[in-house]
Amino acid sequence: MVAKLSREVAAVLAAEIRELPAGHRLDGEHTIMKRFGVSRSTVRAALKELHDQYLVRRVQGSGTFVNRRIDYVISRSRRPSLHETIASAGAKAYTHLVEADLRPVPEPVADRLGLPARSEAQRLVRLSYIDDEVSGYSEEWISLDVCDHIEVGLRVIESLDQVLRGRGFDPVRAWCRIGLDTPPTAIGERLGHDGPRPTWIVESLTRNRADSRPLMCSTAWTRPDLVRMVLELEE
Amino acid sequence: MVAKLSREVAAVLAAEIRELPAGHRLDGEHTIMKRFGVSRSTVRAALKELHDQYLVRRVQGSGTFVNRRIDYVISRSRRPSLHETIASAGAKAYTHLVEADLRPVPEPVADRLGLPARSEAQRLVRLSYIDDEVSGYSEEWISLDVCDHIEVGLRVIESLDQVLRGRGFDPVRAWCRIGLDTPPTAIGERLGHDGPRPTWIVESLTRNRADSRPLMCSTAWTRPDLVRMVLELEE
DNA sequence: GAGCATTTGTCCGTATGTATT
DNA sequence: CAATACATACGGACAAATGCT
Repeated sequence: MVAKLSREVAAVLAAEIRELPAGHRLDGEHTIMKRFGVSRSTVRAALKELHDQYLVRRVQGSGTFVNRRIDYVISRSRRPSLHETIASAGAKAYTHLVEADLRPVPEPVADRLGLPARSEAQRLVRLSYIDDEVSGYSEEWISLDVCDHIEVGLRVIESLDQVLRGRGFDPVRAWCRIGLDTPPTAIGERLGHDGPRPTWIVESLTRNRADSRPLMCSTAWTRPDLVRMVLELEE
Repeated sequence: MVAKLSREVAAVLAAEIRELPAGHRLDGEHTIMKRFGVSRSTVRAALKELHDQYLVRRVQGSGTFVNRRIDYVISRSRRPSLHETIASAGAKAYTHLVEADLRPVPEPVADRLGLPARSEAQRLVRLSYIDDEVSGYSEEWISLDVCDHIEVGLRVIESLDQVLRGRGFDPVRAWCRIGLDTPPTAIGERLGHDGPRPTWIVESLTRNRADSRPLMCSTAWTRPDLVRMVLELEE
């Protein structure tokens, strides 16, 4: 064997994909088989490779489609929320409120929000969508001092950032930690993963610009095949 | 089909792996086949899954081994270089100087280092190793004002941070950008990837603490299966 | 160095399941 | 319901790397 067949097929397809618009449907496995004169398993190995590189999205019963990630830069100075970033990239962005309740804050959250241990705060669980595809799962904690029944505004406005702004705050990112980990299976399933896969995790604390008051503490899991995250530590 | 066979096998093996020490050799594919009563392709699918989760490392002709990633936290306040982080995690860390020369700086580097366009600077290309495994590829630019023939010290000390320190500087991370991308094929090959795979890329600028003088500008590619990066944006 | 057994890597063909259209 | 397309699983063959004799 001179070269790996499946890689050769993958390389040719990858080059073609670069010239195609996002969402374009590729040929079926059977067509690619005949085109390159290889077996179906080889074609599938090639497509798996492209999938691992986030170049294609595959849907059973439907086909294989060109995938494009959305760039999302996190830094202290950049204001836009992920929601706004998606929208300005020309994709459909919305969130779905899964849970909203009052409950005792876990210890690390209490520390960050500056709340006494075992006190209660508002907790929101939301799913983010990009073009009707689940892209993220987030849990957000907001102290009662800041505002209550924040979920009411959320059902209309979608972006927490905007809701807070509407209530007279100027939220800025005070602390943030980003990594790539495998989420708990419960969350992985919500994200549409058919198995544990490396996923972006962003923990962050938002403060009010004027008085440095803690506004919100959140943990967000985001699919790396849909979002290309960049974290910038500025001078 | 009630459940995905390969996932079931993967789940059982993953649980066992958590109890095993790093580097431990797993059973061969044939043994696992017999144990679960499944075909080899199913076993291989399961092991591929574990590999995608960075849980195992597979070596042709040798076996499948338990893999552990090294945690590396990047933030402004944390001083340790990756080299020191690896060493303090109990692994063998060293670098290999691949190239060292003087050449005109590319424009973005000149901007960051505060050098006039088309001026010359020292350029180092190094490969990092963790336990004799290639873990990273980096290109570093150091202006001639700071010091010359830095490669001489490097052959002995390994860590650029330490070399600069030995010359009276106190290097601090001034600017940094981290992302996950597929490296150019030339670099991917150096990293031992058999194909394009998502890889950490860290661009950074180091300054001297006392006078804020730019010391070094670097671009580093790091294998995510060996290093679990976390970037922290501090308050 | 040569030879051999072991182990993983690649590829093929086939059959069947499952989701979409 | 039928056709299409991707998903999973089986078994077999050979290639390539490793480790040991």
